Amino acid sequence: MIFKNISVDCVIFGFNDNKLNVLLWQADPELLQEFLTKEEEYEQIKMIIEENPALKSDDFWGLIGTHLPTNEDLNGYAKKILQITTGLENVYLKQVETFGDINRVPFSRILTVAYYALINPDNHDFKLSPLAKAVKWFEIDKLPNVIFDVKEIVANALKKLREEVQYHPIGFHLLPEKFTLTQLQTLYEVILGKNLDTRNFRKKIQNMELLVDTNEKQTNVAHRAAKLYSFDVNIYNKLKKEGLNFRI
Amino acid sequence: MIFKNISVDCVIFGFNDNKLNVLLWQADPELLQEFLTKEEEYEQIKMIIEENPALKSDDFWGLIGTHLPTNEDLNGYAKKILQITTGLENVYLKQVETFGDINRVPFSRILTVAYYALINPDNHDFKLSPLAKAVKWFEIDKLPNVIFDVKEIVANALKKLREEVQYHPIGFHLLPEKFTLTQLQTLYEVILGKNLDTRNFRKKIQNMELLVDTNEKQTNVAHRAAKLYSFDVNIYNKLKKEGLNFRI
DNA sequence: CCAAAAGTGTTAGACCTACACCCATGA
DNA sequence: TCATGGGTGTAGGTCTAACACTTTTGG
Repeated sequence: MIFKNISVDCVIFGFNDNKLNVLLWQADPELLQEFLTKEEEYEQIKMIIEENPALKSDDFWGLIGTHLPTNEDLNGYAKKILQITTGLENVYLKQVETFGDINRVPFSRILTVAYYALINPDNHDFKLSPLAKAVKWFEIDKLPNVIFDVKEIVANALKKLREEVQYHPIGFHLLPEKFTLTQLQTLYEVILGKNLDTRNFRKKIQNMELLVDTNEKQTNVAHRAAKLYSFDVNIYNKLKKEGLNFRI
Repeated sequence: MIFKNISVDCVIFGFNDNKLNVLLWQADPELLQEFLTKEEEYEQIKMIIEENPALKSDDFWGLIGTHLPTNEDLNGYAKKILQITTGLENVYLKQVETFGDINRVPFSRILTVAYYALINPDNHDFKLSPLAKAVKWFEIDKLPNVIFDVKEIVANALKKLREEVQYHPIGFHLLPEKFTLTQLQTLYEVILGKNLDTRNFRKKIQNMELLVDTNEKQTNVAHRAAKLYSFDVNIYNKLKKEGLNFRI
């Protein structure tokens, strides 16, 4: 059984090509139906889909998510959605906010509990999602046509990410395991939407003692090869708990 | 009509007697019924009450809130609950998190969208609430017996308040319109759970230029009378938007 | 040898911490 | 005149902001 009036949606952030991106999909109603309703009625969702042509259109995109099953914990189900769609466990996931205006979804009343996730796109194969007609990355400031209030949800998730990143060392989840300082700096630049001074940035990061020199370097680059770093899990956990000042 | 599976609850914080307190109530099932169900079924709520003796007990307390009506915006309804119970509009109110574990409420599946509110108890008359058998302030670390997962909700709201207060000038909502620097310092001390250095605290606050000297003083105190301050709404709004560093 | 990005140090000012005494008031 | 809490300044250390040139690599 599912709750007709509650959905769980994930704003999945990824950092590709030096841009901050969001993963959106077009769910396939028939596959969705199969996934959701082995045991029960599908009428409400069908109605929503019938009433909102955008849901069937190839021009409109939505957040990855579904209605909440009655026998699933809320947070646990958000995690499950991510596992199914990205193929990965242990993704950084955080509840953003619950959206519940009366008219946010036409022709029906649905509350959406929104989450954001940070993933490193290198590690994921999005072809995996068994429920999607299409799945695609979009630059955060070049969203396509979206259904319902997805723009607002993404905007609020981004706002939350921006706040979070200033006080907790979560940006790293968006990077590959080994990364250069320039990548890290660019990541913070796109999240915060401003340019940072390279020398000051490096000093600040290195004072945190969060980074571990892997003794490796980039290869096949047409310029001086940058050192690759990973980060220290112990210090990461400490900073995550205590907070840090990353107002840069 | 109400949603049987969604409730909206407020963790109302107040600062009295130099303590941080939470307002809890014992709802009166019959009055609640009247308030909620002019038009509709009450069966589910009745069932919940029947199945959970704590709800009728005089020993157990709950968060102020009710089920969400189908014709109310989520955030708007939280505001309305506050208006009804505190008699005041324009209370500082913020969504905390949605709680949705399967077993958080025995014998039924209810998601709770939790909010926290900051009020200045001087301004409120809690006798007003038309739905309560009893309403009472409890010190944050001396909660009574509570129903369901109220302890966890309060703990998370407090955690959020603690974070928030470090980066936004929201503490002022807990104080009377005119307050002394010592009151302000004590407020931060109880929220953050640590002692602060008076001289450094005052310097920091005064550098923000948020405070306005009212040119008034305490009266009838058996010691040097403290100056009374209020705060500057323009600077408040600016700091609220831009954030501030209040890690003290 | 050229283009492209990596990498590095210093200085001036702001901010933070730690710390101890006198002041004003009512009882 | 006493008890109580209000109110203040300084020095040393740390953090921040601004700023330009040399190094390494592949093509």
